[in-house]
Amino acid sequence: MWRVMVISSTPKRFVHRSHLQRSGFYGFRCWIRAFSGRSDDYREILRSGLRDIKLDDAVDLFGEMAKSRPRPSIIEFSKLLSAIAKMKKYDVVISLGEQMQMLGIPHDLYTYNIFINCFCRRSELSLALAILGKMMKLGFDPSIVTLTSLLSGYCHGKRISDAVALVDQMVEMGCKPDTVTFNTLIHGLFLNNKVSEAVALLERMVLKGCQPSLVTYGVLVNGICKRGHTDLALNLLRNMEERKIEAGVVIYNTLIDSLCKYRHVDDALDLFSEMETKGVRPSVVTYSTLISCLCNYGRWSDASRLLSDMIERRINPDTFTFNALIDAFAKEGKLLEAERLYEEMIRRSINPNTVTYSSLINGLCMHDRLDDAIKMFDLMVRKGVLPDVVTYNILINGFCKCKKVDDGMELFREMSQRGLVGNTITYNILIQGFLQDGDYEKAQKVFEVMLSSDVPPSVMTYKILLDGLCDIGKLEKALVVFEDMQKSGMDIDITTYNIVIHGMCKAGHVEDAQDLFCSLMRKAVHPDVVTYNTMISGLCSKRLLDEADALFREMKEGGTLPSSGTYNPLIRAHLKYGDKESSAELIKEMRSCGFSGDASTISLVIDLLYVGRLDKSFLDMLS
DNA sequence: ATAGGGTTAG
Repeated sequence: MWRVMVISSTPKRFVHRSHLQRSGFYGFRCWIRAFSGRSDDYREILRSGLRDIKLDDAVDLFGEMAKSRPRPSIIEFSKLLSAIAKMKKYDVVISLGEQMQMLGIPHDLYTYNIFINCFCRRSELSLALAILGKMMKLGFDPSIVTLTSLLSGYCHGKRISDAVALVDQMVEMGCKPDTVTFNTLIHGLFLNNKVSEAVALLERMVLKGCQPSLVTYGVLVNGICKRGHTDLALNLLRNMEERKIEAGVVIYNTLIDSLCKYRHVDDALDLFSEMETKGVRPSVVTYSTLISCLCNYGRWSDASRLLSDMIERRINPDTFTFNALIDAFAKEGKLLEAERLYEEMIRRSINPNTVTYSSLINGLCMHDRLDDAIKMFDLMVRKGVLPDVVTYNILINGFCKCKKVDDGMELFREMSQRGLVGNTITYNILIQGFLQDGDYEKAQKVFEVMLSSDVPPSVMTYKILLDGLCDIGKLEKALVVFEDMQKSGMDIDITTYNIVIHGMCKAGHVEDAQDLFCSLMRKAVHPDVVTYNTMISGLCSKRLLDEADALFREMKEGGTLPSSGTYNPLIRAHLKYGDKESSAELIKEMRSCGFSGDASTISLVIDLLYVGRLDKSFLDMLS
């Protein structure tokens, strides 16, 4: 069965036969070495560990072992096979297994497990199951390792229900799943976004008397948080408390990070104090996460309080902590402080890394200091810190923002010469740069290079193309891109529709915009405040005041809160084409919502005041 | 099992 199976499987495996044949040559080399008096005993190599062994040497070693008499034990063979499996050379392992079979070396539970694992990794589940059948016939009971291998096979083959069933079966058979089993299955569930199934699985296992390890809880909490279900993860924390399992610092860190990411900063701070009361000591990660979050929300004094707190408790700030601070300060335009922090880092012998410099360069670019950004880039190179794609993207974007797109392109070439490959964002930046420069041909060219280099365009790429084309008045071309996008089956979100609707209105095709707007309902895409604002100002530009008013009412009835950008165009239209009374009412409503007249509304009112069509009370009402 | 930098409509 073994032979039939191996021969009937993919021809790719024969590639590795030649590998085995070559081992004859290497074997010869060993002979020569033996004559020259050097001892190359396979036992010595096995004992000294196979961690860093090269594939060729491992195959060579196998040849030695096969020839050696008395024959090495099966344990020694399985050590070698598992080392090759760790290199992910599953074909070679399977090939060697076949060799052993032909040489009459019988397999044992361990080697069978290795083969099952290899077949599973190669998504050849049926072959894995065939081996399972064979080994059971020979009287080897599958161990937990065997079952966990199969489990990962099911998970990678997207056969999630089979995977869950297998674990249940294991429990029925009296085989307690261990941490690896749990983690494998939970990982598989997450790969398929089955968040609640993952939680349910753990609960069921607990009921059946299994005790998941802290790492398993950690894997679960992390996966749930990464998918945005922080509330579910918090429930899990409470469940752990009920079961008197103390969540470790890692679990708290994960939850705190998730709360921060989803803007629940104060909940994150509450959880931080809660972990203290529970006796879990925060780590540098806890502090770095919170400090970064607080800085990003502009809560500088809270952040600095935490920083002194951690230093006082001798939890030393590390590169992450400093990078979080430097990044936030640089973005805020506090570049002096950012550079002072950089110096402080060096004073404390914490090495600035690529991220540190990238943040500094980004801050300088954001605040129109391109020359200083270039200097910083040169400094990092001089210090031996290698720029990566992100660093280049930041600087290329800096060039584009300063209308030096050709220089940005030059930098892109330089980065390619240094062996770095541009990614989607790199191309997005360049395409946007050329479009904003009004150079449609070059933008088109970059887009073509992107496609031919197999860099996948993202929704963002299309949005940039759409926006850029609409902006330079090439609505027709934009609509072609829009069609391509629809055909490609991408998720087209409301922001994309907003760009197209805006483009149509700008080109004076307000009716087309209205049609597209109406089609949103059929596609179950909800217009947002920007959609309404764009449509309302489009209608206003065509003097369609009644329709604009109707849409304004529809918007409020549908629960979309108007913004300053809703009121101002509407007020201007009423001032120009409508009556004073409704203008005054709109202004009152806007003021009661906390908005005020923008620059163009105020300048319009001043103009109308000047020609005597309005009185001064309007100007007072506006702000 | 946890934390950091880049493109983003009116």
